[in-house]
Amino acid sequence: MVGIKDVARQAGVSVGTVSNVLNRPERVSHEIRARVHAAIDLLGYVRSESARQLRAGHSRMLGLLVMDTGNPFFAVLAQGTERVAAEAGLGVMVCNSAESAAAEQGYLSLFVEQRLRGVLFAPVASDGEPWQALRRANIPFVVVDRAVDTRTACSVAADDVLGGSLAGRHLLAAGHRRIAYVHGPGHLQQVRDRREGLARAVEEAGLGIDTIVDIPAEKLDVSAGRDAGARLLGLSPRPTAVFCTNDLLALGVMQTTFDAGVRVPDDLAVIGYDDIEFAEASLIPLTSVRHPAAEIGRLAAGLLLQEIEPPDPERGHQHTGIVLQPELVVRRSSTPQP
Amino acid sequence: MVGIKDVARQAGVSVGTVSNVLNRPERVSHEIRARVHAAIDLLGYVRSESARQLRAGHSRMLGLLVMDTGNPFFAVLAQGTERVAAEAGLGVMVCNSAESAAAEQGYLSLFVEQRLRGVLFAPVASDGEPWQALRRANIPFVVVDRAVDTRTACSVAADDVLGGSLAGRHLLAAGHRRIAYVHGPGHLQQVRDRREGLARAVEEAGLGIDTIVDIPAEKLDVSAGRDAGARLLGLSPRPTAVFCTNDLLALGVMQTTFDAGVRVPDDLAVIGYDDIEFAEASLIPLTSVRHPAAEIGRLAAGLLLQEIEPPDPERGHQHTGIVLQPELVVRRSSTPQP
DNA sequence: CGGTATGGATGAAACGATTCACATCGCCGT
DNA sequence: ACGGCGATGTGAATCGTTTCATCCATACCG
Repeated sequence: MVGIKDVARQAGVSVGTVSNVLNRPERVSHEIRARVHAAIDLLGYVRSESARQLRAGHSRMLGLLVMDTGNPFFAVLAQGTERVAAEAGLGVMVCNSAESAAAEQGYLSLFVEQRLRGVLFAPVASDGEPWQALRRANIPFVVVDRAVDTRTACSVAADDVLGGSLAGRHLLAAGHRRIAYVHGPGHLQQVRDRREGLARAVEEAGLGIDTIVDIPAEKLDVSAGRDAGARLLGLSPRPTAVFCTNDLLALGVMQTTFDAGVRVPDDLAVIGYDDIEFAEASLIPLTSVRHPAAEIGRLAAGLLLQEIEPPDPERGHQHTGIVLQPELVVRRSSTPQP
Repeated sequence: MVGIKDVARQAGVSVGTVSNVLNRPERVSHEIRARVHAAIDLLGYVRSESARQLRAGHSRMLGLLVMDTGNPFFAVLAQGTERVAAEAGLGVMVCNSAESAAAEQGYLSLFVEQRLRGVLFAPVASDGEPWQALRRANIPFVVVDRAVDTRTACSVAADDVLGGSLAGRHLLAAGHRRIAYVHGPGHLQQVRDRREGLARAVEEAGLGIDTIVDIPAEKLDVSAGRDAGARLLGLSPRPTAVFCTNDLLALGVMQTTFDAGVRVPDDLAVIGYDDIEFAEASLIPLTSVRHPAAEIGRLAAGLLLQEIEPPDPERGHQHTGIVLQPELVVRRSSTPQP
């Protein structure tokens, strides 16, 4: 494999000069610059990132650790961070913890071994300090899709409790008095917060807590939603509305109930969460709480870049917690036609 | 940052021994092994991947370059390769060429700079040799989701022409005589092959080529599908069936037409391609040609691993081209209820 | 003409691991 | 007692960059 030394020999200059041509071209005379570039083209030389990293002490990559790469919500979030990172000349390595705390730790150690420049991650576990490995290694990180104490770290999240309330108020205002909450694993903060919001809305309305019927689902995907939908159909009295922890569940629920001849929204109003593209694309467009994925990704990447190199070096870095406001997007699945 | 030297000093051994503990523990006595591990824990030592890479000459990562990370088809494919790679102790770096040949080249050079161990990629451009950079750098690669000459490289693809034919025959057997083909950008091989299959089915049936009505779409996503659906509605006479290059387009088409009161499948039969999860999850489940994403991902990763280290070193490596058979998955969107 | 900036180029040290030729030691068989 | 052997440990060389102290002309100033 051809290295910088070969280029130097070919161009008849020293290795230091070649390095300068690559990194600080303005310091090198035109003529030599041309000679070096010619040599590079001739030999097909490509810089070795690993050697650069070794010298620099860290790589030129960010890590992004999400809970489900199959969920379009995270795909969009990833695209947001990728764009910002690319502008700063950084690459992004996206990994899938698949909602497993063990996998999460595995990837975090991988990130440390790789000496990533920074990490964005959506923690699975709700307790403990999953980011300890990063802390020890002095790798800047931003918590994504979950708010944490600003003494701990930067974070970018949306207000899930508010989101739950928006959904709840909407359903209650439409007269629903028996609302199912289809939810994923309870160890996820999001799952609990959204329920909490729903409960508050119920309380605001002066209704009893038994207005809410919990329907647990194994995972946060469509097939778990279908399953939950089947269980919902068996309930009696049947809820007249259902709020789901995310859109994938909602799409699954809607499909099962639709199949069974239940009319949506007339017999059953359905609300999802995240507002992924497929929510809008459903034949009965799904009412959803918009969770600004791309923006979370962009802002988080921005905070991370700031933490990596503070614009105002003397003041150092101050952790920031950004909380975005979710927004209810009302569509057909929750609003009977006149 | 603590390095192997610090560990060696702390444990009172040489650096070589620490390296042995890490890489060939069986060569080291129990006692020393324990001392070294104690030192590692005490100091919080973490191996530097970049240093290992520099020495080894290549990284322990594979690259996966796909055309749209937002398309669940590729998300599933990626999960397939990730599993196989993980078993071999390799990580995967997933990148998004976004159907742009320029971005594709950009990522390929990135891969070369990183000295990735191997690369899987779904080429955007249909002509030329997009993999030249990899060739020059001697990085093994497998072409994914597109068949190429086995003298050139390994590849894993599905037979898109056959897939198109399956869709076509299905529609023709149901009596459709005017079939729209909603397709993405024509520079993609898949787009052309699937149409070719449809055309063959039409020919087999002894019908004229004007049985097919082309409806171009800008991209291969839902919103382009909606747009195409609107144009389809304006056609007269209106096709009675529509075949789409992928499921995202089909979902978009189906939504627009459904909205306009066109009954699917009675007034308009719809077939997609890929059979992503959302095809099955649609309220009117979408008939689709199953494109085995996970399997493509797994097999391609397998071939790549073989190319990286041939099981039978004396025989060297022989490029292999795997072509999988697609399968028609008939659902409600193409079959009127009795 | 001596002194001194200045712009360009140099080459050695350092980054942190792996590897390999070599050293050491105890033990066995003759 | 000695050569040989296996098991264990050592430390220097190496990978390909970047960086920095240094050096060399050349031009400029007084």
